[in-house]
Formats: sequence, structure tokens, C-alpha cells
Amino acid sequence: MSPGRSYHHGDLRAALIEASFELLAECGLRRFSVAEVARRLGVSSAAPYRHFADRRQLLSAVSTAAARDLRTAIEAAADAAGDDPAARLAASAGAYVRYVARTGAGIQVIYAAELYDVADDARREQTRALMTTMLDLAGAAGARTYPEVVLLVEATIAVAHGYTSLFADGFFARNSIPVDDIAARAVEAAGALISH
Amino acid sequence: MSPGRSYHHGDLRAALIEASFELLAECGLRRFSVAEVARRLGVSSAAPYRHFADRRQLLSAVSTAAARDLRTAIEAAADAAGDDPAARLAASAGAYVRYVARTGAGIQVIYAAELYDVADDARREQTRALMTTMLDLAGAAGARTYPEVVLLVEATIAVAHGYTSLFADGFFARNSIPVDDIAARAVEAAGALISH
DNA sequence: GTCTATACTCCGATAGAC
DNA sequence: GTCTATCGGAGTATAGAC
Repeated sequence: MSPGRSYHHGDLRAALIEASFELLAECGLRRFSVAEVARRLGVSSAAPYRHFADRRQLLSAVSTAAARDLRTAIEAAADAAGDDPAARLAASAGAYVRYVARTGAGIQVIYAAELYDVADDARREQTRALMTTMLDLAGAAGARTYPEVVLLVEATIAVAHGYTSLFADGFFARNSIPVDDIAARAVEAAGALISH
Repeated sequence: MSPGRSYHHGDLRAALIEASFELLAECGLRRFSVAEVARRLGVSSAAPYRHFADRRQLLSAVSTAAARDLRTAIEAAADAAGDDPAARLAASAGAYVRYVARTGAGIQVIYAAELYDVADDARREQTRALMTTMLDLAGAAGARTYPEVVLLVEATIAVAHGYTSLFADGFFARNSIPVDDIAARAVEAAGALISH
């Protein structure tokens, strides 16, 4: 962007993370590969390893950014939904569907089993903050005890993730149904769970 | 099983399908490979290709069996739920969670995008029958118009698939929460959607 | 910091012996 | 109908030149 350095991107590290999002959105975690990310950026397959020790470290950085951005999107959606606590929590389901459809980085990436034992404090902090945001929304929405709060968060995530996953897998004839329609259905379904 | 033939399994074809289920349950479609299935059966990596033209034909056969067995499980669960049409549809969500947790072959395998253009009449018939069963349950459960029926089926599958996917990805700390608990939550959530 | 080149592993699939 | 052997391709990761 700024400095016309010796070769491309003044910041390959950031470019790798950005391109990883695009690859995930197109192909899913299933066919994600460091080599393909490098190819898309026009750098050699060795270049990423100057910035990330291995594949998992790159994915961990993506997970960190995704947790941060998803949390921001959820908070914005909750605020846009107004003051009703149930509507605010339900709105998080819509934000999840839209964010993951756009970026390809949802729960499967953010909390990927593959990353379970990767030491990365930044990621820990962001995933924790994301969960805290959800727990706060659920707490405000009427769940009383902590276990109830957790169950409500899990149900909301499950319905949002379910719609997202079906959408990503082409179950909805992807071309014919806009993502905003799917997001609206997820909000409605989440609302039904919350008021139940 | 029966004839003590020249080498192992009298029926490698059936054994391949069975072992594919086990591999899917353990590793998901993500790391499924024909070579690994062959390895587990103690046959060479070339052997499967005597019975299936390629990887997708094997997966298609798995999809066919999964659609048939899942439909049977759903019908049994609906019947076990009694006469209330809403309870019958909700029960299908529980059957889905249990079946996929056990076999690894859910919507992502049965309706895999990878198999979209594989010609396989048996598979077409079974996936169609599965969908018909779900549409019938939803129709009985109160959805009036055809689009409403479809929306209700999609919502039920989304919630069942969401819980299943989170469970498979280890989001629930797999060791500590039994699959039957997750299935019960899916039934409850589906019930909330249906009565909404 | 990026490149070229390479080693290693795994998978899908085929050819030909038995 | 299964085996051995093999090819081609893709991915992860490293070594060493520049």
C-alpha cells in the first residue's frame, strides 16, 4: 500500500492473513493450504514460513482476527437491534451468518480443534472476549443461572452455525437465496429459542 | 462372512462402505481418503478401485446408505415420539444428532457438493425419499403452504445440523457431554422453532 | 525477506503380474 | 479380485543463494 519497497507488499504478514480469509470463504477450512495462499499473492510457497512458523500459526492468526471482527459485528448488530434484550441476542445469530458467509471464518476456524494446543495469547484473549460478549447478551436476555446462560449461548450459536453451514455447503441452492434471507431466518429461529 | 474365499471378506465392496462410515465418524469428510479406508481393511490401495471407479463413487455409495439409514432412524424416532405432529418433527432432530454422531455421515456427506454431478440413481432415490419423509413430518406439524413446509424442514435440519457440527468439532468438550444430552437439546430447540 | 530448489509425505489412479 | 509397483500431483516444511 504505502512504501514502494523492493518487492511486493510492504507487509506480507498482513496480506497472508487477508488472503487466508478469502481462501477460507471460497473453499472452506477443508481445502485451505498455505501453498495456495502464497500462490494467490504471487509469492513463493516458502515465503509464508518467514512470517509464520507453520500452517497452524497462520490459522491461529486468522482465528484471532476473526474472533475480534466477529465480536465487533455481533456488538454492532445487537446495538442496531435496539433495547430489547431478546432481540439483541437474536441479532447475534444474523451477524454470525453474514460474517461467516462473507469471510469463511466461523466457529470451525475460530475454535478449530486443529488449533487447540497452539500457544497464542492474542488468540486466547480474542476468543475469550467473543465468548464473554455472547454470555453477556444471553444473561441480559433472561437466562438466570450460569448453566442456563451457557445453554442459551450454545443454542444461539448452534442455530446460527447450522444455517451458515447449510448455506456454505450449497444446501440452499446458493445462487438463488441471498445471504441476508438466510440471516433473517437465523434471527427468527434464534428468537423462537430465546422466547421459549 | 459366509464363504471362506481365497482372501479376506467375501464382500470387499460392502466392507469398504462400512469402513468408510467409521473413518468419516472419526475424521470427518475433511480427512477421508480411499487409501486410508483400504489400509484399515488390510487391502492394498488399489483394491477399492476394482469396486468403485473413483473416490466419488465410493462416497456416493456411502451417501446412499446413509440417506436410507438416516430416514429409517428418523421414522423410528417419530413413531417413538407418539402422535403429536410437532413432537414427531422435533424428534427427527434428535435422531439426526444421534445418527450423525455415530456414523459421521450427515447432510455434508449425503448432500455433498462434491457428489452433485455424480450419476447414481440409487443415491438420488434415497436422498429424495429422505427429503420426502421430512416434508411429510413438517406438513403434518402445521406448516400450511409448500414454501412454509420447506422453511420448517430447513429450520429443523439447521438446528440439528448446528448442534451436530458443534459436537463433532469438539465445541462441547466432547468427553464431558454425552451425545444423548446434545440430542435432547436439539429436540427441545426444534420444538421451540416448530411451535413458534 | 524473498527466491529457487529440494526432501518428504500422502493421495488418487493405473498397469500388469498372479 | 487382489497384489505389487508406479506415476503424477499437491501439500508442508527446510536449506541455502541473493
